[in-house]
Amino acid sequence: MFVPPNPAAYYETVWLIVRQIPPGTVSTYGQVASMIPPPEATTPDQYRRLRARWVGTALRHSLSTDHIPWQRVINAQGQISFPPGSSKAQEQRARLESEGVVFSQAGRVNLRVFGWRGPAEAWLTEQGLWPPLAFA
DNA sequence: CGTTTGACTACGC
DNA sequence: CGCGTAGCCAAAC
Repeated sequence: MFVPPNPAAYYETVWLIVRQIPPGTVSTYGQVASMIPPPEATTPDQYRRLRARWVGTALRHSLSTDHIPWQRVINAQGQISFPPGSSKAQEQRARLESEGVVFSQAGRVNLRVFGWRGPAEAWLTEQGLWPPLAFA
């Protein structure tokens, strides 16, 4: 079972997963978190709540690195998590719209339509991740 | 080295 | 729907 030995490794795993998100689709912090198995046995739901913030932290650290489609990760409510009107929020929205993602008048993305289904089970297995969590 | 701050989420009203 | 709340924990201060 995959266990992040340290925060840096955890971030690497987050980036690895985020790079799998296809253009024109979006994922959520919680969904990404749910694909990274916890050391202890918790339910995917518990784990999502526990670690979603780590995903945000990992993406923040990725901004300087680039090469990572950070714009494709939004919150569970389908909204951009940067402060509305901030330059980062505008950049994220612009990037997503250029990929074909549509925002409602309220500034939300319909996850039923644009939500990423997740990576193939085989891919998760290859990465040493715990398949059951990703689809729970 | 203690305190505050987040790119979070589920839940109750 | 929107708003407040508790739980979280690495980072930043």
